[in-house]
Amino acid sequence: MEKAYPFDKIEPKWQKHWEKTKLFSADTSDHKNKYYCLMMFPYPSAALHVGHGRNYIIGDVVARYKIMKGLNVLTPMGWDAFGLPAENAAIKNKLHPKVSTFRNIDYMKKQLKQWGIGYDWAREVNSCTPEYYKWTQWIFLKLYEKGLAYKKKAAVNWCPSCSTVLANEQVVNGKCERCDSLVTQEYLEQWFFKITDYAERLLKDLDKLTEWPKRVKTMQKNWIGKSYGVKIDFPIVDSDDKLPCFTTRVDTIYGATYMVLASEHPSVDKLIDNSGNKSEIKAFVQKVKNESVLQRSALDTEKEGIFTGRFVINPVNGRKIPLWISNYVLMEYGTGAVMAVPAHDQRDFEFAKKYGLPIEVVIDRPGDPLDAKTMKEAYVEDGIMVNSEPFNKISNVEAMTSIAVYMEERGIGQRTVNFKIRDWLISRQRYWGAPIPIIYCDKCGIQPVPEKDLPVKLPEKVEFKSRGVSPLKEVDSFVNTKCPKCKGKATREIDTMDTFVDSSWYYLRYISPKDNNQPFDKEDVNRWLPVDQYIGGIEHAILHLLYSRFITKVFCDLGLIGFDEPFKNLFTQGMIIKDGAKMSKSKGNVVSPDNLIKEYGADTVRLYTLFIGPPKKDAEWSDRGVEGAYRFLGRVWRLTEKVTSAKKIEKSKGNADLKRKTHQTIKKVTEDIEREFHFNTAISAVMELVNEIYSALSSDEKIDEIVKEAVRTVVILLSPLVPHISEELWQKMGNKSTIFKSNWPDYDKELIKTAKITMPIQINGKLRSKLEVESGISEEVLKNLVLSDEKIKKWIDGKPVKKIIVVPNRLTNLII
RNA sequence: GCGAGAGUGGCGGAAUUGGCAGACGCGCUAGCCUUAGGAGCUAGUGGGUUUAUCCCAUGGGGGUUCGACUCCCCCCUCUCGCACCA
Repeated sequence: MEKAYPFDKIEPKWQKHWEKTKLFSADTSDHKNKYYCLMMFPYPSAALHVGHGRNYIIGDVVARYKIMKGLNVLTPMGWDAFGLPAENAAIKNKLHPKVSTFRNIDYMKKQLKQWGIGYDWAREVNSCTPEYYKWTQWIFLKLYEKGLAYKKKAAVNWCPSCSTVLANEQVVNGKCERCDSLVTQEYLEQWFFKITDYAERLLKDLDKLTEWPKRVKTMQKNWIGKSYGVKIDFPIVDSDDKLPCFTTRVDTIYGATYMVLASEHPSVDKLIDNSGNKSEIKAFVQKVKNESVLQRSALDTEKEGIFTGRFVINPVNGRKIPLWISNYVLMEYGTGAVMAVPAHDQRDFEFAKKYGLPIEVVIDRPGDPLDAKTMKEAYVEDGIMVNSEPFNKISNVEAMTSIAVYMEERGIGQRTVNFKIRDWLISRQRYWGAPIPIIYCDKCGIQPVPEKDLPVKLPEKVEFKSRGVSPLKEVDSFVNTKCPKCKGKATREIDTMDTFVDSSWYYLRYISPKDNNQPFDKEDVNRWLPVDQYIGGIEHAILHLLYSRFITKVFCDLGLIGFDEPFKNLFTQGMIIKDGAKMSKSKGNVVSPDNLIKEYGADTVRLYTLFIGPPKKDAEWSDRGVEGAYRFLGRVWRLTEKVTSAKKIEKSKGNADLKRKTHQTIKKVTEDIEREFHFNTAISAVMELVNEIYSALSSDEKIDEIVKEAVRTVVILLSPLVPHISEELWQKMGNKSTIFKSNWPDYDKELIKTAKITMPIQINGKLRSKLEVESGISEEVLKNLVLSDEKIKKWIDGKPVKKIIVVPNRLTNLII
């Protein structure tokens, strides 16, 4: 196919030019007009596909646009290079993760450059290098010093046949993805970061994030899950002990007909000690424990339970209620014990129905009383208190406070706040991660690695097997060390850190990526952060963004930085869908940019990616659509050639409409970019302008100066989106320096106004006529005009006009 | 199951604050040009019919309003996240 324009020549040329002239190099010591544009750094999987590309293209457009606006832009890139896939590949292909990771990085870097995405590569960071993970380990030590890193037992997915720990992803339908055996739970001592200490602040400070998408904030809020409720102590029958439980619905307490414990509840063993069917209960508890971590937290599994033989006393009415154990109560939330109110909680209702437990209504539906015998589902709405003496006949909302106060007065309950968020488990029984800098000494106990001994280097000679707790366990030279305190024999922690730890602080490292004495330069970081624009996928709405916020707050408290929120503006782009599914290698529906770039050029791929739809929404990729983008760039190329090769530029002879359109387009494109990056509509506006320029071209060799100006505007407006062709055309138009150092154009407010507008006239909300009227016409004049319009007269047909609604410069509606 | 989103022509999408539904592009149709082509240019293109500023139409059903793709309620379908994929 013949090329519409020589993209294969111009694209490498300009990419080299930008690199040579250091267009994207920021001087972080100069923070005047600073703009920190950050894209989520990728995991180096095999290669980038066009779905990944969307993220980086959007970021590149923003960076270029801001450069043109005269800002001092910092736009760095790096690699989130530790992680499971590389280790899996090592087991399968006997290829060291370091080798495959670096090979992938090389390839992806080449792809990014081919896409024409500009970065300050001098600041590149890579989380799997000792120069980087030294500081990840340093962060662990800081949190440990502060008491924010601690150890406790926690469940992992365990494959009994491989004797190995599995990630949730490796568990398929409760079975090991490798050997298909049933996955169980195993309890291991693991490291946690105490994010719960920051729950309140992480929640409250969401209000500060005014430039974050609401949906991300809502998701984080729900994840943190603050709830107000009452902690109630239920005395155990035939015992001096009490079972504390937490409820957000204390108004329903009179309807508690049984109580349920999580199977891992610490009191279970003691409670069932004298029980007649002790072995049966134990078997049940074991069965629940054996379900994988995944199954347990996915609550769509069938609710199951067993009676313990014990009873507790409902402290408000002294009623004796049975105590059950079930898989639907989680130890992690609240106290691991719930008072069950089947009439007013759907899960309790289903459980009660299944095991024949009593259902008692204590909140009645106003106007349509409930009957426990015939209820089909729990009544969870508000209503009037019944069967709850002395709180009957008041609203349940009111009762919530009254009952809580009543219980506090009698010392049987206490109002408390509860959070759903759990501490961050950072231990991974893996090789390809940053080693946790901890040493165990028989004499001195847990000892942090002294700062001067960092980094704790990951040994390179390791055997990768699908069996075993962790590959590091078998590397004697790694495991055996000296206690930093007593210098005696000691062993190293063999767990590595969750990769989310690596990615929770990388945006700070970009500021001083080569510094060997500190993780970052405090002064420069305080000048350059918070990040002005963070761009990434919606799939990171909760975990990565929450962890980064947490680490930032910890650093702020430690006095390491002077701000407590890392990202000022957040933009989450939608996914690229192909054949109805998210583009991914495993689904086999990836579209590689490499061939497309070869065939159409990077600018076409960029333009199509931006044109496909509003970037915050998911979009369906179509190979056909790429051709449309290519065709358009060809049109722009030929148009510019026509103008630059014109024999004569002449004074305008009445192209006022084109001039207005040009300025309207500047306004539209600028506003669309500023308004949540609506590049798709910005592009269509430029397309409209190009169409109008074509219509305005005269057939002779002369070019109107307004046409010339319009073409120049087209090239500038397109430049952040399709930088290579724009630079080339800009040069052809006689400009000496880069288009990105020219100013983004302004529009003339007076010029964009139109003298006449077409006013739609409706009758009873239906379009019946249109009138050409002066812009800013008075209502009186307009009404007269409307009423004397022939078509309108016909529709009114003598009927009385009840009302005329005039929306100035928009429309007129007659009610008859 | 819980939490968060989305649903508009044959397709991707537009409608920014409740005010002309379908901009722009793809595809399709017809024509022009031609060195006969996967190029370029021009025009048309939601559906219906009684072909006229007519009727219907934004997942389905109801509601609010002079007016609803937009706001409210119910339902359906799809997508994402759910703490060890990153």
